[in-house]
Amino acid sequence: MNRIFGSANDLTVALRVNGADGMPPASLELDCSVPWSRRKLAARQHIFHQGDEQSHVYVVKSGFVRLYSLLNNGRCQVIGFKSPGEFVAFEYGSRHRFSAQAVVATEMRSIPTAVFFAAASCDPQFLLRLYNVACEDLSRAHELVLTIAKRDAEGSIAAFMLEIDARAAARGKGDFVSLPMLRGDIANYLGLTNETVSRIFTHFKKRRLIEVRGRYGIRLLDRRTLRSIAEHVPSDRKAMDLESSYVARPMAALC
Amino acid sequence: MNRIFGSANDLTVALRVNGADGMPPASLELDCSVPWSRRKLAARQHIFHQGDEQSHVYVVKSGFVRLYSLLNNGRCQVIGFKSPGEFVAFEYGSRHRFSAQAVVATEMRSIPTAVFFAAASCDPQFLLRLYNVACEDLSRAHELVLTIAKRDAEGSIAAFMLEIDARAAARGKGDFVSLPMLRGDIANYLGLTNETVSRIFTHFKKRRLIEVRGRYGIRLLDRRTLRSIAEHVPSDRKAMDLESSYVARPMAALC
DNA sequence: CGTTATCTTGAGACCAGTCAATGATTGTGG
DNA sequence: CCACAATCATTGACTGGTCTCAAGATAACG
Repeated sequence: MNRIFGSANDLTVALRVNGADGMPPASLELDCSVPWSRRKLAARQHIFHQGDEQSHVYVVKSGFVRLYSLLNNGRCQVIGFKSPGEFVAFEYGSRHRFSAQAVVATEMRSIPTAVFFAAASCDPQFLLRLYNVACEDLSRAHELVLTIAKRDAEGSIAAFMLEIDARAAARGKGDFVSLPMLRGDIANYLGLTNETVSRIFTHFKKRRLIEVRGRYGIRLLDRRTLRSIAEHVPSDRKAMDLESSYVARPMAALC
Repeated sequence: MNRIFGSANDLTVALRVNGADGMPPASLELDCSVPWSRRKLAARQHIFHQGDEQSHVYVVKSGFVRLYSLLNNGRCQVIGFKSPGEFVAFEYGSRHRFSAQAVVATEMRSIPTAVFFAAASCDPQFLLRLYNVACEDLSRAHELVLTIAKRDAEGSIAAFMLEIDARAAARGKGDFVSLPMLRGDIANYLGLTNETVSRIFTHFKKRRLIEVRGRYGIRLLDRRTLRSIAEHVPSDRKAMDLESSYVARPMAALC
């Protein structure tokens, strides 16, 4: 988890990055002489497109954002969602590797990339943290791979709900979790179709695992069962092949 | 692409990181006062396990390595392969987030993580590069998501072959590409079964798209067709839903 | 309150997985 | 160096889960 706050006078930026698992939480301050800019976006407006020059570093103030990646032929894959407090663009490189789009009306903050990195360059500790944050994102991407490749549709959706729920809980919201994205977004994200997502939502509803309110609100009623569905493996063949070789004993430290 | 070389006297380390797409290639030197250690591993030996304390930074000298991630319940997902010259562990964090295992007899080099990062900390430019490398890996992970979620089995394997081929070409090897991993590894990596992989290999063979030599060697005969298979989308529903909203025009720079 | 977009639900088809048997490679011991 | 064993790859018949296509219900929004 990482958050950016504009300070009161808007001339100093405090960037806080909490520690990863097993690491003591750390808080770092990055000073730079440019204020954060604000901007409101309507639903469906893009913050940036894949391939665009990367000009700014962004953070979600309010609303909801989806990230997606395009193939050569125009198909797209949703690769993530961003809630308030989270970074939207945090890539180091000249061009954006994916697109970011507001799902609902959204408020963003930003500072120029050059300013951000110029300030960061003066602070090695901050840079190490930055690297750490990227590694976290990498872990998340690997998680997504696991979800798509090794679970059936029900497992994927159960895992998705639990993750969304956990992220919302971390931000201290109420029981109902908001899913501002469309069913089609969830489907795309998980490599399914919206029909399948819909069917499984109703199936979970009938089993009293979740409660659905309106189009965008759900509440988890039975996290235990959901977890077992997410961890259940449909087929031992596809899922595992955990032949002996994969779990061999640790070797002496390479040294 | 990034490579590490132990210098002649083994007391200095030169780390070279080539530029990413669109960036001028850069070469950075990182000096530290500890020699790289070497170690030979037999096939199937682990370099480290997921959850282990991260003690060293590694690079493949010769051989072949696979990376995989474990779910709670013991299933695993192959998340990458590493050839000579590539880093195996390059995470910043106290514990490894995945396991690394030699596929065939492999020679590794390593230095303690603490030494590596202590030296790196003195060099902000190097740290920025480090961050950049992590972003590259993140892009690769997103690519893998795309491959698994948005392609059918043939498309996945065609894409896989093209990637392996490109990586081998970058290292300047001959026509035949070595696939030291088992069919099951490829299948696991792509979210398929080894039977399906096998079927598609023979299918491609019959169509004269590839030539197979022994168990581990393949040569691409018709990259053009393979590319079209990789880019072909089996079903417009699953693949796209590229509703108008996804391709809206760029907005003015957020500023 | 009506229009539109989204969601739900159903019936049928197809791709990839499952199970099982055969064939090819690799490695080992006599 | 060869024969045998073990592992891995291939192939076939069958099953099943998810996609596809199409219709109807619900929710969002002006």
